[in-house]
Order: sequence, then structure tokens, then C-alpha cells
Amino acid sequence: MDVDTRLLRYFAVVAEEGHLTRAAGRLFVSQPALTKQVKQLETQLGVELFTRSRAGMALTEAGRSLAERAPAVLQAWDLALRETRRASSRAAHVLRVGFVASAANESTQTIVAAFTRRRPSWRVDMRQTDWSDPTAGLADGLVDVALLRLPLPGQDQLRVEVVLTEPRWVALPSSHPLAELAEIPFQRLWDEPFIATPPESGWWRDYWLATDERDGHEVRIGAVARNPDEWLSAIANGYGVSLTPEATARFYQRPGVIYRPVTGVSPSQVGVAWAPADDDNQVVGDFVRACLQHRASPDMPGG
Amino acid sequence: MDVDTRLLRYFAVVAEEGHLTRAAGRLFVSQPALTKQVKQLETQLGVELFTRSRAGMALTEAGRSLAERAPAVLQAWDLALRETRRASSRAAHVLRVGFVASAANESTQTIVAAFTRRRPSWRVDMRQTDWSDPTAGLADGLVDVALLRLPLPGQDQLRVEVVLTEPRWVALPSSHPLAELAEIPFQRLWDEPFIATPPESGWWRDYWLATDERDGHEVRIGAVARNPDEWLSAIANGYGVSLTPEATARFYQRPGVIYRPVTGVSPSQVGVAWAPADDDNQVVGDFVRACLQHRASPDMPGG
DNA sequence: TGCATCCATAACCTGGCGGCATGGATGTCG
DNA sequence: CGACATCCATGCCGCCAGGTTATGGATGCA
Repeated sequence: MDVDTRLLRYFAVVAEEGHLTRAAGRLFVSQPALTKQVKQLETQLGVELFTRSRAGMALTEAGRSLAERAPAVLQAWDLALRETRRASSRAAHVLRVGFVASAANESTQTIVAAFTRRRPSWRVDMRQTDWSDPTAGLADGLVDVALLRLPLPGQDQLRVEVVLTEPRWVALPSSHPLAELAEIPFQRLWDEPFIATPPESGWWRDYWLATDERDGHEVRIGAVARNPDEWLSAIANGYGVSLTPEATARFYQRPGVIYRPVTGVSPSQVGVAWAPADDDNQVVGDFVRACLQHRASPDMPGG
Repeated sequence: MDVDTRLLRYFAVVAEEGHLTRAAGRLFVSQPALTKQVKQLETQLGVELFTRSRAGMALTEAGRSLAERAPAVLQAWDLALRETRRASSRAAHVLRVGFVASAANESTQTIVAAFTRRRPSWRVDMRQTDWSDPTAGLADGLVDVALLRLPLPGQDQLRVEVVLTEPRWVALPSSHPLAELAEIPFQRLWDEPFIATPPESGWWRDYWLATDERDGHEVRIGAVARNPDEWLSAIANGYGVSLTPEATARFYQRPGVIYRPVTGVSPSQVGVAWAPADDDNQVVGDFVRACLQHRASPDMPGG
């Protein structure tokens, strides 16, 4: 008998939540859709997985059994998926490089050029992810190596080398009163609403809100942005301000948004990261070396 | 990303066969359907799995990677499926007993009655499968224990106890010339067309065609039947004759079909079988004991 | 009694899967 | 050299299954 892994994911979430309605929310589908899917799974299996009540959905014995084993199925598929994609890019001499918007700056082209000199037969496939995944797809095996903003959650599961360090600035609506200052003490921003990355990004979100550097002061979220366009629009609309790497000031000029240096917040770093499984991967190694070479002589592309 | 396990099965078969057309045959789908499914899998993965040529489909590197891991996914799902169903019937105090049509005879009710005396709180769920699966669902984990016709393919992966032995008879169209004999030497049937079980039943099919007892004589297939109704119709229609257990003569009387003893073919056995994993399952054990008790005193249901 | 919170059901729309028929490429054989 | 066989791909169509919105039914709470 066949199943769609989607059904198993649905089931797993419902089992975990214990509520159809809440699970539907987490899965971004309507509650009737989930009702039908769960029912269908039960029909296909010929087994009751939940006992329904107004209080929610409780697992039956059979449901518990499935809930125990479904994750293994999903993981097996996930592994197959990642390894297949990895094999594909490898065979095509394509290095998949993930990056988050804020990590891409002038250095990127220099690094890629240096890598291409080391591996002339290889092509670099740059893949940008939105800010819900600070690992830029590395954690999911979607890329072989990634240019990231440090620090980030899950960092200790990855190999990381620092490529460069730069101060954090702030982006403000150009009409903002503080825009008149040439340089802004962070404390002056404590009561401003901030534009935040999505909650899925974990404490990376907190890092860019600098929650640790507010002396206990509560942070106000003015809006959530998943990518530079949403972010720039939110700021230009006056929904809030946002810390950002200095390089952003050069890369994302837009009417209505201005950038200012900030004092009183720690600097940010760009790092190159890869999976421990690729420690012996010479191609990944060459890309990392290209990054480190850049670190040594950032102004000399031919370095 | 989600997949239907069906897609993975399709892929695995195509990978194994190396030919879309042949794989389609094995999977009982049309070749265009397979073409589309494989393409879709490739699109979803964003990866080429095969290199097409007029000679067939050859796996790419990525395809090989997937072909290595897909079986693990399918097995994980298969295990989850079986264990869930097992948990369900166990929790409901239901013993799932599989049987093939020809194995069910007078003994069945006696055995079930004896089991019920041993386990009054348990219900027996009798599940008949068609003749494409001689294990009556035991191999697929659809049942906990099965009443089968021995011998059968895969027998050595199962625990088996013989319940009874009976001669094989032949079923003929009533208008058949040989019907006038009170007893038919098997050799007289060598040139008759035979009704066969489906090919999926493996050499169980050959056993009921008695291919080993024809002295090398080629067997003629007159029709294929998956269940008693198809079988009786085929015989009544004159498509062929068929060996069958003696008990069938009592259970499946129908106008146009007669039964005669046959000399020169080995007898057949009814066995009870269970999965080695259930060696310590006391409920399965009780059912087996009920069968063996029946073997000791078949005429005394209370025995 | 009115409201909130669950899950189930109904009606509807759409996309995907399967089938058949057919096309295109490429060896093989008379 | 042309007819044929053998692959896989494509176009078209019917149908089902998944999703959505709106609504109903049961139950606990203020």
C-alpha cells in the first residue's frame, strides 16, 4: 500500500499537537483538509489512529505505533532526497553555494572567481534562501557550502570559518528624526519598533534584534520580513528600523531608506560553512580555501 | 519535499528493468503513465535520474544514489504499516486469520471454535485473499496467522504446521468425456487445457498444474482464475479442467462442474502458518494449538 | 443563554494520474 | 533501401483526490 509522505507529515503533526485545528494552523492548510487527510490515512490503513473528542485528538494504540515509526520513514526519505541531489550536482561538476541575502556582498564575486581558478571545470550555483533559514539550506542538504551571517543557531553542527567582520549599522526610514545624526548610539533605538526575521530563524532573530544588548529592555516588533524586498518596504513604510551589516548600505539603496553607523552593538561576521560529512570533499575544500584566501587579501581578487 | 511511495516503487522497478516499457508491464500500468511519473519525479527532485536512449533507460549518478536509498524508504514504510495494523488488531483483541479459498473447509469452524474457547475475549477476523497470494497476506503482515495450502513459495520464511492431508481431485465440465470415469488417471489429463492461478503466485501455480508430475509433458493453460467464482465459471464454460483439493468437491458444487478423484498425483496439505516474529505471541500460539488439537481429533469439535 | 472551541460535512474547483492513440528516433532484416 | 520492430515522448480526455469556504453539531464556560 502506498502513502504520500505528506500524509505522514500531517499525521505526525496532528499526533504531536493533539488538536486538528492547531495542527492545521502549523501545516498551513485548512482544518477540513486535515480532517479528510487523517480520515483517509485511517481508511487506507484500515485502522483507527485517533479517538476524537471535543478536547482534541488522542492517539490510539495503533496511532502510537505509527507515530513511533513514521519519523523513520520521513527521515529515510529525507536522506535519500539529499543524497540524490548531492550526487547530481557532484556529477555535473556543480558546487551548490547557499547564501542569505545579507551575507552576499562585494566579496562573493571575488571568492567565486578564486574558486573557479582552482576548479576550472566546476560551475558555481548560487542559491539564495530567505531569512527563515539562517543556514541557507546547508542544514537541509540543499547546498554543499554556504556563506552565512554569524553567529547562527546550529552553528556547532557545522564547520565554520570566519571570512570577514564588519560593524552593524541601522536602516531607518529617511523621514526618521534620528536620521539626522551621522552616527546613532544603539540605546537611542531601544524604544523603536524593529523589523524582525521570521520566528523559524530561532535566536538568529534575536541576534539581529540585539536583544542581549538592550540591558533588559523589551524589544518591539514592528513587522516581519523574509527577504530584502519585504525588509526595505517595511522600513520605507515606517513600520520600524533594523540593524543590518554595513555592506547592506552599499547593496540595498532605496528611496525612503537610509543607513547610519551604530555604536554600542557588537559587529557581525560573514562565515563560510559546510557539513562535517564534507570534511574530505576536496571541491568544498577548494571553495573554503578561496574564502580564506579572500580573507587574507580582500582587495586583490587575483591574490 | 514530499513523494508518494508509489513513485518510489515505480522508480525502483524502472531502475531495475532498465526499460520503461518492461517496467510498465511489471507494474500493470501503461508506458505513457510511467513516462510521466518518472519525469515528474525528476522534476520534483530537480535532478535527472536516467539517460534515455533507444536501448532503454540507464541510471545517472544521481539515479544510482536514489536507487540505493529508495528501498530503505519503502521498507521503513512497510514496517510502519505492518506494525500499525498489528497494534490495531491486538488492541482490539482481534486475531487476523488469513486463508486462501481452497484452504477453508469443514475444519475451519472447528478450529475457530477451539480457539475461542481458549481466548473467549478475542474475536477472529477471517480474511480471504485471492490466489495471487498463496500466503494469504501473511507475507505482507496483513494477517497474524494463516490457513494455507502446502507447499507454497516462501514457506521457509514462515513457521508452518501441517493440519491435514487430503488427495487432489480434478474438477471438470460436466459434459467432459472423462466425466464418465469414476476415477481419472492423471496421465489422461495431460493434454487437457488447465485453469491456472495468476502468475504472481509463483511456483504455487505450477504445483496446482502438477507440472512436475507430467513426465515433461508441456502444460496447456486454458484460463486464469483468481478466486473460486472465476474458477468455477471457467470450468463450467469449458475453458479447461483443474486439480483441486478433495474438500472442494463438497464446498463448491455448481451446475456444469463435476469432481472426480485423480490417481497419479501427490496429495495436498492444509497448514497453519505464522511469522517467526510471532513465535512468542501467545494468542497466535493458542490459534496454532487449536489447529493441532483439531489434527489430533478432527471429528470432535469439543476435543 | 450566548459564546468559544472542537471536529465533521457539504458543495465546489482544480490539478494530477491514468488510459488510448500517435509521433519520432533508431537499429534490423529481407 | 524500405518495411518493421522497439524504444520513449506527447496530446487529449475522463476521473478522482486534494484543497478551499461555509456550515452544522457537540460540549464546556461565563
